[in-house]
Amino acid sequence: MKTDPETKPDLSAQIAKAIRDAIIEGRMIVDERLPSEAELADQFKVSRPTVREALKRLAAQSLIRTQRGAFGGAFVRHLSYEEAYGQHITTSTLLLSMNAVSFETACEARYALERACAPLACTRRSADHLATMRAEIHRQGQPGLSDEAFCASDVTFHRALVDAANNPVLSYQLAGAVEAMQPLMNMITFTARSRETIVQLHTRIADALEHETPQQADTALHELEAYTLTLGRDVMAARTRQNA
Amino acid sequence: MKTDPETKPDLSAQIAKAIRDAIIEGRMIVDERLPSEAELADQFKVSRPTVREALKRLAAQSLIRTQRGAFGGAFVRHLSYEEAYGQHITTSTLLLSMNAVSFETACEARYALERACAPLACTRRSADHLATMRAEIHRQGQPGLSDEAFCASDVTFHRALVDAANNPVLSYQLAGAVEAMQPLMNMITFTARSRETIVQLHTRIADALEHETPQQADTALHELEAYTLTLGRDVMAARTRQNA
DNA sequence: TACATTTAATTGTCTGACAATTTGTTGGCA
DNA sequence: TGCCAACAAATTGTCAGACAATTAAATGTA
Repeated sequence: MKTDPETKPDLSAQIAKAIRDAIIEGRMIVDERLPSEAELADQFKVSRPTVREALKRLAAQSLIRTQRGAFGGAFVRHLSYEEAYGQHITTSTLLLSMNAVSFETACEARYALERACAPLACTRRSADHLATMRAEIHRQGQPGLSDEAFCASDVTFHRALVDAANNPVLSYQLAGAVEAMQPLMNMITFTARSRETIVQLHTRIADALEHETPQQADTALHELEAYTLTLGRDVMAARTRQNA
Repeated sequence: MKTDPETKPDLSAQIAKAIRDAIIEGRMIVDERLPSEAELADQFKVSRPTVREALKRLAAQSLIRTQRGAFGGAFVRHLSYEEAYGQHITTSTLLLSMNAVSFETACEARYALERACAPLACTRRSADHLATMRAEIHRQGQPGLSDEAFCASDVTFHRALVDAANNPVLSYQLAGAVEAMQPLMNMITFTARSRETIVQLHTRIADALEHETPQQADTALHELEAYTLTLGRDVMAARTRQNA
């Protein structure tokens, strides 16, 4: 592990990169212990605080974990789906908010991806997934529900749809798209009328999965996309009027 | 910005979380300057090295950037698509390799997502995207190409397909799926015979996009998935034999 | 005014120290 | 012998203070 001698960025960044590359390229395996901070400082010819900054960078990316005490130290971490989800969602959310992605674009992406899951979900959905979807549909029909709670339930419903495809890679990729859109969706006010329409479409989707009719799921998702889009446009239009 | 007084994790982690939350919840906007390290140390009642470790954590997540000199400091960073891509791909690649995702699962996810793009790509593809795809198809037909180069060209081709949908959110989500699979794909040896089959399928996909026939693109992608799967299975079978 | 110089603010790095935590070891005791 | 407590060692976590490097603003000068 060596640092490039002529590069400009911070020493701690260089060292972090050197170690990161070692992990990513498989030169260090899961649960392998890194040299102690003092040893790394010697190896890289820097002080311990600099090494520590590098290690904290890696910890922030969930690439290592540290343990105090004798025979403690930094260990290569096993990246779990849960943590990867978390990072992915954080990044996606920021990306959407900072880059002012339009509601249309986000919506289009989300439903395109969900439609990709539908055929798989039709063949693989478990009773559990169906039950979750039915339960959320029921909740969405309750009159006293706040907009936020309705939205959260919506996310749960759609995650169940995605998870029903029973493909962890798909679930991971889509978690970002669905959950990252929640802040955008939260801006929508769901009237009793619009909730009714959405519940009907959700019911059609759940039915399609239960009866294994992918074509109907596809159609319902198309309609839901179109409907969500009109709701979103109304909000945006109202907002524009307000600002003008 | 305050730290939870009763939590156990490192001070630097707590401080990083406090600042991260402020950024994610929009309490700090892009390009806003954070207090200097000395001020943060005062605010949080910790030493400067501890603050620095926290800031390095945030820098590792591309949430802030730092600038030296007078009126320098840490600034909330504008997260670009390119950086988000990079992080997403790194995480996805690690996830695939560490969790021993099967070739089948990864393949299924990848092509399901690509099929989701196809209809959009048919209506929106630019001359540029088509040209890229044709160029890569031509390259893939060259006899002297190494397996790695063939693979890289394959990735470029498929990224062009995804980008043709002209939806940055879709491109971002799929970059992980397509590029993260490259290490898995690299294990495959592409014979002249299999390359010919792939080139034919790629041609059909490009044709479908050019003629705006989404159904044909869908079919070709299904066939490509099935074919890739058989290639992958052969490799796995050979590998198993070798180990036995 | 235009340009060079100084100055102040800020991050980057180092040194050395001590606290906190965990593990292995040793010694005493039954 | 076998068990338990105290101790030693290794390692990360935190702190204080210092100096170097860098950069923008302020200042002085032609």
